[in-house]
Amino acid sequence: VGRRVIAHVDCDAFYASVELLRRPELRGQCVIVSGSGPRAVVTTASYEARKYGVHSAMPTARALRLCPQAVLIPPDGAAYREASQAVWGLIRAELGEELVEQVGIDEGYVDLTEIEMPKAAMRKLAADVKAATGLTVSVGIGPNKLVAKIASDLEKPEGLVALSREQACERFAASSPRLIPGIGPKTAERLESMGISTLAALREAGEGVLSERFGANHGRDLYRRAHFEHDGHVQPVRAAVSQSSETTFDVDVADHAVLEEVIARQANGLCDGLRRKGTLGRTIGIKVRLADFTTVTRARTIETATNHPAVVAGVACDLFRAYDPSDPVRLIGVRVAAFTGEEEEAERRRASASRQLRLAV
DNA sequence: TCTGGGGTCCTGCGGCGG
DNA sequence: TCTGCCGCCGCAGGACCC
Repeated sequence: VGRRVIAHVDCDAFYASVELLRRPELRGQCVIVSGSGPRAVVTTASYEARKYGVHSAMPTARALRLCPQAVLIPPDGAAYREASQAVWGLIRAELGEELVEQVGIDEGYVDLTEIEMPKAAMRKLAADVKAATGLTVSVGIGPNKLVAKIASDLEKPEGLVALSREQACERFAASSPRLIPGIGPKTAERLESMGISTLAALREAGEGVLSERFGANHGRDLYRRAHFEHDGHVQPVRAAVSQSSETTFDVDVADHAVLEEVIARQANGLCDGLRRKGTLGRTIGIKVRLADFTTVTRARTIETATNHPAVVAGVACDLFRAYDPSDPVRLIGVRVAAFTGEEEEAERRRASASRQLRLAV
């Protein structure tokens, strides 16, 4: 396990930036990409809007109170996927697809270990992406994914920051543990209750104490992350694990017949996607969120993988009837997982059939 | 003022088969 | 034949990320 050089590439305010390409007259204004319903939240805010305290995941109603002059743009997933392909296609072409791992629509990692003058290479890459697509990226370079990711965030937009592990330790000693990806609100709160509110304190806590409180795996992970150690490698191809479709209603819905119609519609859309990819799933699940925000999931694994809308909708409605919530429903969703390809599934069925035969004999 | 939609991964538990 | 152990799978929930 030699020394590695990893870059994290992150598109700046991605959805908002894609919208500005189509509507350059909005440049310099507060732009918020978001649905417009009463329960919508902000997907992306332009840097101008962020100055007013608007950020992703904030309820749109609140964002508009903070920044009433903002222009609201409804999300256009197809446009963002297309822009993402342009950016990441170029990055793969320039650096070699075996060195690039895309995670999510607008970011990814590059293994620069074997590349000479990594910083210069990434400076060129950022310029090429901007020239070809009009979109800007920020880049972080470090000895592992964790440091690279934090570095890419430091000088957004259009940043390019290289950091060693030691520099990261020193620079962020007084920072909140929340700086570290993977330490979210719950973990931060637990740490706070232990008197740990900085990364230096997290390091000083020691692995033993953390493992006691968080379990061996999570504890060790927290301790290592506090030292900016991370051994995850760049994985060029990552197969999808599940696909889902969910809807939050503007007003909670109590009528189960209506909910089953929505389930059927979601199953249709999901199966369209699965068929385009030639994928089948064996596990079908539902998600139900009630008015008080309690969220329940139910799942069933069926004998034969499927991408038939009637089968998916049938199982999903079955699960819903078994759950039979008496309270109004805020969100309903359908999920398909445990994927196999079409030919794999045929093989699985042959194996299963011969097992049955042996048992029968 | 409430809290989207798309995901991933982990944990704990219970059933089951060898 | 019974029992215990172990590993795997499926399920539910939770935390987290963009």
